[in-house]
Amino acid sequence: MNALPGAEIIATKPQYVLVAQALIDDIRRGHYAVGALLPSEFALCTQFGVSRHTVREAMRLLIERGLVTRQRGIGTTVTSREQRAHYTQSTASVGDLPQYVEETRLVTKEVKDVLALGELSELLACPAGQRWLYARGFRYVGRSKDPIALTDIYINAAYAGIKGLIRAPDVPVYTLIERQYGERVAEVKQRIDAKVISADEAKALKVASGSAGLVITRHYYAVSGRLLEVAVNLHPAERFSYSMSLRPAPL
Amino acid sequence: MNALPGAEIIATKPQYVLVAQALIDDIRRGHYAVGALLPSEFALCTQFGVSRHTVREAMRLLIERGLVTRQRGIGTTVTSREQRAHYTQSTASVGDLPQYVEETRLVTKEVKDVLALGELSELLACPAGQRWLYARGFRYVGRSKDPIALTDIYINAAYAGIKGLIRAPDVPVYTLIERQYGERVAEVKQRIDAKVISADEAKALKVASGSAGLVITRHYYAVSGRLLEVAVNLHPAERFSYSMSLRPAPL
DNA sequence: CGCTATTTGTGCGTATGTATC
DNA sequence: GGATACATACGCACAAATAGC
Repeated sequence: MNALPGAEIIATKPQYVLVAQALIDDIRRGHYAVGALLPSEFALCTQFGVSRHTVREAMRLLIERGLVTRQRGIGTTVTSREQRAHYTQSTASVGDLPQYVEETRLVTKEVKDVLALGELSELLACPAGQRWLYARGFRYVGRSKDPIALTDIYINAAYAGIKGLIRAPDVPVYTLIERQYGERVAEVKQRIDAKVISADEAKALKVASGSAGLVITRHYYAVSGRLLEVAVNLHPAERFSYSMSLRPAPL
Repeated sequence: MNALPGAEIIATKPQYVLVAQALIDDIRRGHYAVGALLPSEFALCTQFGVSRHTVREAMRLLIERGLVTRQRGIGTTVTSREQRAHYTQSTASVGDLPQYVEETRLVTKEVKDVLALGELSELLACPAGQRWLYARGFRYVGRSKDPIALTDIYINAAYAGIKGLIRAPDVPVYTLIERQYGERVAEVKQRIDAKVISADEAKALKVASGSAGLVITRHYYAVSGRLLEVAVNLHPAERFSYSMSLRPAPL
């Protein structure tokens, strides 16, 4: 603000930012592979010559960027090398998905087993021919008769035991998996696209054919990195918008 | 996991979560008004009988939810009572907007003054008739000839001095304001919608008329809570998708 | 203008709790 | 049970930004 014109601002970064940068760099260079564990906090303390507190601050930055997940008793797992897909992305932390789900009702119309072939195997990031549990339904909010979303859910066959519970879930589907199998969701990768709603979908959603829709695709991962569930939600533009609050991040 | 069937899990929440809940509750009830300062960390320590460390952990949760912004030397300002707009929202923190902007180029086609009337005054959350600086342009990535976005930018008249710099900005527009006026961006509220691209827009963006587009609207706020800038980006669905990484949050 | 008080940011040390192996 | 690793929580000190005198 009061800097002299032309004066160079010497932005000495905090130590925890420097540590984070070094680790991010190592991950990007493949020094720590995706799925591998980072050194423990204690090890990083001695490696960088900083306190544990500083290492933990650095870890926060990696977590916020969706590069790692942590679990007590286990360690810090690298989950992404660098998520710079497509042209943009903004890593976000948090996301109280439960709140969203709690305020809406999922009504399942169909549940069956499917084989992942072609595009589907791509969506599910699995070899073609693998079996998944599939459910289609609508999501309603309050007592409204018009759904706010047409939902397709794919569940890893390893957790197909929740099949009977999907019909009328009063909790998010991923919590069914958590309860039944004790496999906790550590990370959710979400992608938002726009598309023109097809005739079939328009009819089901009770909107005009040719109108716009927001497609939100969520991949749910366990701490192990295993893909538990994929949900594809098609929201009519008139009934849905997605808002969030961002803040500037260090680093 | 090893819990006995039917055993009740006594989920004792950490103290910092309890403190955060109490504060969130106070904010929601209007005990702390939007724009007002929360008590200082030290005051909260004595109030809740916890250490400063615990208070700061609680503050992190409020920040993540976009409820407050903090500034050293000043304090903690309430920026939102509870942003439960529409049907869904997922408060997100972070968002390295700079990265996005750095990888793209904004080419401005038009810069002029406008009066906020009707819908525009609503978008800008200001009284009708107020003056704003307006710019329209295209955003390109790399050397591609097809733009990835049609951008409308509105700048608070108080910062209209950057008018000459908008033509060919090599940095995000909001950093122009930061540099020129020393007014830092503390929070960005972002909303994502889908819409069918109009004929005019389609022509400008070089896409088929009637195709889908993603509309990303960003409101930039200063620490004072003042609205600095509003940007509306229309992205063709074929050239753009928005992805992020979420993680489960406490509380 | 400099000085001081206030407030948040950074960083250290230590201890204990809890989950995993 | 014991070892390891992250989570929570206390304490302290100093730096940096701000506001007011």
